[in-house]
Amino acid sequence: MSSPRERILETVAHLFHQQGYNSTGINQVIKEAKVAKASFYQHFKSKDALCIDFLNNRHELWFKELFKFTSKSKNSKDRILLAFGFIAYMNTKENFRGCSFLNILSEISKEQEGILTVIQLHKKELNNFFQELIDNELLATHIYLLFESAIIESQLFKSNEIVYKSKKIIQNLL
Amino acid sequence: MSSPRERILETVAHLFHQQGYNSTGINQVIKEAKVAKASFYQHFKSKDALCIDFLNNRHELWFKELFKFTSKSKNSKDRILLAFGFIAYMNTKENFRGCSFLNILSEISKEQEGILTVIQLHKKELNNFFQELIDNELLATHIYLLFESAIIESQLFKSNEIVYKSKKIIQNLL
DNA sequence: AAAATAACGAACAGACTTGTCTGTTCTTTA
DNA sequence: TAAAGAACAGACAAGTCTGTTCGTTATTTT
Repeated sequence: MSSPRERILETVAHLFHQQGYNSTGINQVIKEAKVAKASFYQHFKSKDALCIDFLNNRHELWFKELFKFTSKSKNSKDRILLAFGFIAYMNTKENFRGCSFLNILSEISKEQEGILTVIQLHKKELNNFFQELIDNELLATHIYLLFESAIIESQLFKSNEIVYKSKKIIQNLL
Repeated sequence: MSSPRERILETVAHLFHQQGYNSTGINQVIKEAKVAKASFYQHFKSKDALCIDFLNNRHELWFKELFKFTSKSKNSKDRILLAFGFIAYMNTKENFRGCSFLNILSEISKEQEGILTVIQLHKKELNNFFQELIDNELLATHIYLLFESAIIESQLFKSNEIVYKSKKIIQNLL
């Protein structure tokens, strides 16, 4: 079996995303991860510290999957459209829970600066992803913004319909 | 002085938006509203019921302000651009806390269906706002999506920069 | 003015929160 | 084989949460 630290991170990968950050207590985490509380606090100095590790983890995994998903084509335009297919894929895979980063953004206060920074970094890199595919700063940002709203609107209406509509919009744009 | 019910709704109008729903406790609400807890539960059967009343309240107020803000012009294109100016105006007025509806969407669970319904209604009406300004279903949805992401991205980066960028994007679109 | 209603403060219930601490058991390294 | 390190279970602290129930005081309405 994996180490306590790994078990905790695997557990919160699921719980934080599905239930939200504030709605997931430490007690539930350690129970499902089968880790003693003392062990938990040996590996993470606080719940917020765990949150940062969780987000960094998800950041890497998410982009790895995005790259895998979009490299089915070599064409830039198709890669962009595949990125939107990735949203639909993740939505059905993860029950339309949307973006962990944006969800946690809604939950944190001004004091939780460390968490905010990780979220900003993630989204900057996502913007960068589109900038590297499109040789037009404003158009790339445009696509990025549509990408963001496609995630949120499908979370709101628990349907991939708006994702396909976004794809259509972008096909007309490119 | 206003009635307990009004005082509670005025208080949460501020607290729910600034601190978030789950981070705002009933005790803080009744303390700041100067209302006894027993009185609170005479007017609202639960915190979730209060949340629904809060959202309905905000929905009306928000649209009233949006209409006021956008009716400075009679021209449809200018009204759309003014709507984006409204985002910037609200951001500075409300400390870049974003959209209460989307923030609460991130906080609720599957069981809180009543709340979800109010959020969906609000966004459907926002989409409708653009549909009535633009005689092109897909383009109106396009603008709506950019509107949504403009709110979120400015909340994320605590800046109106992206709002102005969105305005520029839309000027090219219309 | 009397009766009914509404709001008050405050205590209480019971479950939850994060984080600390104690002491035991297991596993690895020397 | 002995010692060190890691993980264990679980109690505890101090505070939070939502919601209920007191008995008392104001404010209406009849």
